[in-house]
Amino acid sequence: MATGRTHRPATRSRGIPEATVARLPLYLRALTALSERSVPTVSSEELAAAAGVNSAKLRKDFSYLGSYGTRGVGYDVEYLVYQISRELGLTQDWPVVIVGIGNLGAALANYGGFASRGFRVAALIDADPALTGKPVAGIPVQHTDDLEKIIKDNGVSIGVIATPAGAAQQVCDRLVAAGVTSILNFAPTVLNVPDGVDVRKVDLSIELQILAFHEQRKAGEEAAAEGAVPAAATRPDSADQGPDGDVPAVMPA
Amino acid sequence: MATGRTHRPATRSRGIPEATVARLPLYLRALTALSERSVPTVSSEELAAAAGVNSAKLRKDFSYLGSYGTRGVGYDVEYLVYQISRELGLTQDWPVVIVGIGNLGAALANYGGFASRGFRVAALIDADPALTGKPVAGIPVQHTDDLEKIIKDNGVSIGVIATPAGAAQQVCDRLVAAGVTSILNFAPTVLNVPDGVDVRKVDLSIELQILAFHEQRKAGEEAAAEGAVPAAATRPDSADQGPDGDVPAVMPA
DNA sequence: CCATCTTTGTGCACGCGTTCACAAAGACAT
DNA sequence: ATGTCTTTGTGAACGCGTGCACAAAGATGG
Repeated sequence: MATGRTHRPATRSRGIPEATVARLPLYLRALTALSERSVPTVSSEELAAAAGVNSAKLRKDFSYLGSYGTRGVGYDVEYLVYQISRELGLTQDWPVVIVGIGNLGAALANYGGFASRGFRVAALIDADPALTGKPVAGIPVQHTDDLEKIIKDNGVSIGVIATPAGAAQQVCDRLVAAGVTSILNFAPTVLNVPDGVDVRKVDLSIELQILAFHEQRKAGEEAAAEGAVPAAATRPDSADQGPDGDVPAVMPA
Repeated sequence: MATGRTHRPATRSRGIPEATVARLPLYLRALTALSERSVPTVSSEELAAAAGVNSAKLRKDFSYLGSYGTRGVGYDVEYLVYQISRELGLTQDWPVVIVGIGNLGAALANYGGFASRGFRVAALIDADPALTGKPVAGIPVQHTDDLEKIIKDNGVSIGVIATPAGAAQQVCDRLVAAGVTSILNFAPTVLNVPDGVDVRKVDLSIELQILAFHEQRKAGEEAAAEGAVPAAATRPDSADQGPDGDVPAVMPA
C-alpha cells in the first residue's frame, strides 16, 4: 500500500476517519461500475462484495457521510456516487503537475484514471532540456526553471513527484514554496515538508518486499517447520548485487 | 498507500505484526544509505528520523526481530541490514513476471528499485502480438499464450499485473492457476483470489483522491468555516466528464 | 572496580478501527 | 391498516497499533 504519511496526529478530518476516507474511492469505483450498468439501487451486502470489504464496515463508513440509504431497499447508486464525489472533492477541477517525465512520469501522464476523476494534468515538468517542448500524452514538457510560474499560473495545489530519489526533496521544496500543499511522491525517499502540507507515498519496491516477506513465510511453513537460522557467516547467494553495495554478513562486536 | 488486502484475518505472521513488516523496507532503505556512507552504528533516534517514524515505534519494531542493538551505542548498520534483508526474504532470488507492457508496465520493467532488492524481472508478458519479441528494458516481450509455461519454467511465484482493468481478473486467474501465490496489482479492480494467495494493490487514482479530500478540507477551513451544504440540485461544474458517464445529481425518491 | 551516562527494550495505557449483533425503519403484500 | 420481511444504522466489545516513560544493560572514564 502506498504508505501514507500520518503527519497529522490521525486528525479525524471532520468526523470522517482516515480509514474511511481511504475506502471512499473504492466504493466510488464500484458504484460507478454499477451506474454504467444502470443499476438503480444496491444493498450494502452487494456493494461490499464488489468493493471487497465487509458489509458492516461499509455501512459504518457511509454512516459518517450521513443517512443516505433506505432501509429494506439499499442505497441509490446515482445519489451515492454524487455524495461520495462531493465528499472527496471530485466535483471540482484539480489541476495537477507531474515533475519528472521518465518512464514512470510518462506512464502517469498517460494514465486515464486521473482525468476521469476530476484531475487534470496541467503541466509536465522535467529538468532535461532535451525533453523540453516534446509532447508526452499530448502535453508539451516544460523545463524545471519555469516550475514556480507554472504552479502559480495554473493555480496548482497538487503535485506529483516522479523524479529520481536524489532530486525529490529539492523538487518538493520548490513545489511547496510555490504554493503546492499536497504531494504524491513516487520517489523512494522520505520527504520533509512543513506542517499543513500532505504527502502520500507510493513505493513500488516496498510493495514487492512486503509480498516477498509473506511469500517466504508461506514457503517456509510448508517446507521446514521451524528450521534453525542458517549460519550467519555464509550468506545465501543474493542473486545480483544491487547498487546498495555488497551486504556483508558479519556479526558485529 | 497501496491498499493492501487484508484477506487473512490480520494473522500476525510469526509474531511480527503486519504494520511492522510494512515498515521494514523503510528501515532497510535508510540503513542502506547509511551503509553506503560507511556509517558503522546508528541510534534508534537517528534512524527513526531518517525513516520518518517515531523512535519508540522503531525500537518496538526491531524488538520483534530480536535484540540486535547494543545499549548505550545503538545498532550495527551492516548487521541490521542483513537481518532485515533476511527477515524480508531479500537474501534470495525472486523471479517476477510483469503482465501488461503498456506505459506502466514498461516503467516497471525499467524501474531500478526491483533489481536492487533481490527481485529479478524474469519475463515481460503482453497480449498484443505486435509487441511480442520487442525488447523492453532489454527483455523481449513474450505473448500471453505462453504465460503458464513461462511461470513454470522460471519458478515464478510473484506476478505483477499492469494490464487494463478489464483483463486483470482473467490474467490473475491464469497466474494463480500456474502457481503464482503473490500478486501486485496495478489495475483498478478488486481481484478475487483463492485463500493462500496474497494480493497487494497500488492504485494511483485512489491516492490522488485521498489527497483531494484533504486538499478540499484545507481549502474549506481557511475560507468558510462551516458553510451550509450547497443545494444538492445544482451541482458545481465538474471539469471534464470522465468515462464514468455523466453523474446526475438528483435526489432519490 | 565503581560511578556515570547513554541508549535499548518493553510494560502499560490509550485511541482508532473492525466486527458482531440487534433494534429501528421503512417497503411491500394482503 | 396491519403484519411481515428486508436492510439500514449503530451500540458495544474487542483487538491492534502507537507512544509514553522507565527500568535494565552495557559502554566509558576515572
